[in-house]
Amino acid sequence: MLSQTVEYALRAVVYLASESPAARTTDEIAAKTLVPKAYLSKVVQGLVRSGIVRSRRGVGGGVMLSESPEHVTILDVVNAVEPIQRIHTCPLGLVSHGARLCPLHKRLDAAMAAMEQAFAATTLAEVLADPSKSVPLCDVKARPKPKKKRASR
Amino acid sequence: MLSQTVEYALRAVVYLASESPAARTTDEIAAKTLVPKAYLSKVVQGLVRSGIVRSRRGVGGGVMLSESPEHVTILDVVNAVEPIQRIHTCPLGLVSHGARLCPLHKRLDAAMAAMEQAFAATTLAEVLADPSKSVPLCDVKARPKPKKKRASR
DNA sequence: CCGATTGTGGATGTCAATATCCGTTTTAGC
DNA sequence: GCTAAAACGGATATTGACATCCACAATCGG
Repeated sequence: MLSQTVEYALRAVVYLASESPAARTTDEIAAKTLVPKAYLSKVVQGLVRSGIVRSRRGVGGGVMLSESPEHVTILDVVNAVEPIQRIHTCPLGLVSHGARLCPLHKRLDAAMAAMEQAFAATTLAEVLADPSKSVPLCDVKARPKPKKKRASR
Repeated sequence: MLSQTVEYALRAVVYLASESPAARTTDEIAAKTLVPKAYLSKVVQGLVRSGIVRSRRGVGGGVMLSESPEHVTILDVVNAVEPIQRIHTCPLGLVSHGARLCPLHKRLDAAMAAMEQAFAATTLAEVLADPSKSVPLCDVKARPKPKKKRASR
C-alpha cells in the first residue's frame, strides 16, 4: 500500500528525530534503519529538496532535521516523498459533470482523506515519546545510552 | 496511492452492480468504464478467482456479480484484487521484540486501518443509491433507461 | 594547499505493474 | 455437429519503482 520509498524516508526521519538536533551521515542512517545505503541517499536527496531535512557535505557533515520533531508530522514526510493522491476530478476523462465526484470516487477520496488524517495526527516527537517502550524504529539496537559505538560496519 | 488495477476493478464491479443481476461481456464493461479492453479481461479474471464475480463463456455469456450489491463492500473488491497491507510484524527483519509493533509502524498500521474502515463502510448498493445524482461511475453515459443500445463500438 | 570525508548527480541495471495480442476452450443457437 | 460469441491462458512489450555504482563537488582539519 505504502511505497517502499515512503517506508525508508520515515525510518530515516524518525532516526534523525531521535538524534535531533544532531546531524548523521547517510551511511549511519542506513546502518541503523536497515535501508540499502545507495538507495537511501536518493531518498534523502528528495527529503532535502522538499525541505524536511538539511544536509552538509564534507568531514563532520551529514543530514539533520530542518525543524524540531514536534513540528514535523508523519504526513509532512509522506507528502515530501510521495504526496497522498487525493481525488479531485473524475479519473475517467469525463468533464461532463464538472468538479462533482461520482459516488464511487467520492468514497475513494474519503478513504484517502481518512489515511491523510491519520498521518497528520502524529508528530515525530509523539512517535519518539510513545509509551510502549521507547523503541524508536522497530528496534534499531534499542540505543540505551549514547555510548561510542564502532565496528558493525 | 491506489493501484490502477484496483481502480479498474471497482469501476467494473460498480457497473456490474448497476446491471445486477444481469451478466455483461467484458467488451461492454470496458466500453462503459473506459478501461483498456485487454487489460480489463485480466482484472476480471482475478475477480472471478476471488469469487466476487462469476463468468460464463460462449454466446450470451459474460460476467455477473456473485452476490447482490448490498452484500458486497468496496473493501471486498479491493481485497480481492490487491489486499490492504496491514502491518502485523516489524518490516525490519528484527524479531527481537516479538509481535509488538514499534511506535512508527503502529501509526502506519493505524492509517491503513482507517482506510480499510472507510472501504468497509460502503456497499455497492450504497454507492448506487447515492443521493448526489445517481451517476454510477463518473458518468458512464448516465444510462437513463435500459433502452436497447448499440453502435458506439 | 592537501587529503580525507561526505553529499550530489548521472548512468545503469532489475523487476513488478501495466498493457496488448492471439490462439484455445467453452457455450448457445441453429 | 457447425458456427459464432465469449471467457481463458500464455507470450510479449512498455513503463516506472527500486536499487546500485561511480565520478564530482563541497567541506573540514591540518
